[in-house]
Amino acid sequence: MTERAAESDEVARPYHHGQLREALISVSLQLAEEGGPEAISIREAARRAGVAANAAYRHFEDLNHLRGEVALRARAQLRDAMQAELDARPRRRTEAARAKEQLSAVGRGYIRFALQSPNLFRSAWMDCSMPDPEPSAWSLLLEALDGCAAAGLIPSNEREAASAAAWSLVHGFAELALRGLFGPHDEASIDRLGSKVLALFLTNGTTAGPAPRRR
Amino acid sequence: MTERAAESDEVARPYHHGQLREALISVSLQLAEEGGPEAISIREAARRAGVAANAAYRHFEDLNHLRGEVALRARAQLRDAMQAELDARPRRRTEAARAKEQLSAVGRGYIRFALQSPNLFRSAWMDCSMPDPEPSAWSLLLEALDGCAAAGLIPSNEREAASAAAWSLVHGFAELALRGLFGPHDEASIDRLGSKVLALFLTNGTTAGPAPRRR
DNA sequence: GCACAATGTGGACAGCGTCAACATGTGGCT
DNA sequence: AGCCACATGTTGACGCTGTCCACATTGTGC
Repeated sequence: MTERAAESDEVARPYHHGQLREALISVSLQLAEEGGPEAISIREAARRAGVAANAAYRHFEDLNHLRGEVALRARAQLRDAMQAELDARPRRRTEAARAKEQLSAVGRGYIRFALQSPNLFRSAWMDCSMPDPEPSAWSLLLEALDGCAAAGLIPSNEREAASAAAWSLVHGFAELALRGLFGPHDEASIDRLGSKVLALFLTNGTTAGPAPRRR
Repeated sequence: MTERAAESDEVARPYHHGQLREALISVSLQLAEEGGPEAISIREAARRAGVAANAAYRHFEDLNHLRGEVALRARAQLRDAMQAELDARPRRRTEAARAKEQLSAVGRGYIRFALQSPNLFRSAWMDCSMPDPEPSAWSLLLEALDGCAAAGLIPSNEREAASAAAWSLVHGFAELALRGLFGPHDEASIDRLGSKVLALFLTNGTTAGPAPRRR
């Protein structure tokens, strides 16, 4: 069969596929998007990539390693969503207002991504053993916190705790909202609640700053 | 085989087991404890209960319903851990200090349970479709927040956001710590970080209160 | 005592992850 | 060019899983 059936209307799949690893990851990402993290399966991924199931084992040690790779992609999408929110944020005059807006935008991006792509969001935390390429979702958040610290919104001796708190707050809110534990809210009202929670954190974090201007 | 081997040294299992549903749940809880939520399996549970796999289907519609029941038990244990922390908390003089201590104890209980029984904690959130019997973990937290509101630590118009924030903070911290995302910390230092985060939240919530004494 | 409902058993099927053996295309060496 | 080693893909098998079906057994209401 060295002679390829060039006149077939099907796109002739090359001898060795060539991009199988990449194809398996992206197809698995789709699976995760459609059915959540548990929907990822070596056999189904291989099927969709048009290849025998065991071919996958030439590229991934086992299912968990494939999952890890998918988690990485999902986190990258999360990071992009956060970055988009950063890019779209209104510009503020004072350094403090700017820092707050930055932190708020990061949080908004995180929460909105979780609510708009719940399956991907859940998949993002399947396996955290692989380091994200920079800038990671966390680095965006830490950067925003750096801004707040520089603006004097966070006492420097509480930096570590403040980072952990901001991160926890945003992640926890996303998780709980996703599970519907905040009660039967529609999407818009959850978004509003999220903004309020973020505002609460930011207002409280501003004991050192000037009285916050309620816009 | 209607004649039972009564003289066998094995304890003769009765004809119909009698408590199979209960046995399956508690055995599945053990499975979850040992290997996390995914370790729960109808066949293994039935095996450990000394019964054929399909017997389980007389008591649970499918695997997910069994899982839901296990999640309920896990949440009950979480609640007990929180209650224990509440019972052990030091008594304060002023209403405000009491309210803060109560909220802090609830948060501590939550976080410590998550860190000490990670598999159970993860199992607790497998399926939130069944309502918990009162007092639930949440009701403990909401009660504590009521106390804070009554003590004037939370502006009443921010009650909903404050609840969501407290809940998110505690849950998020537990999740992230569990995944080791706060870096390579030993258990004690994570516990310290958790306390700091809680303190930060409480201090910020206490703009009306006296300066917090660092112990 | 007898029919019926509740409960437990056994066998089967498809799907899964994974292993071992084999086939095929690719690149490097002489 | 020819050849050989290696990387990659295929086939078949094994044991595990959830779940369906038909059947056996036990407890209960008349």
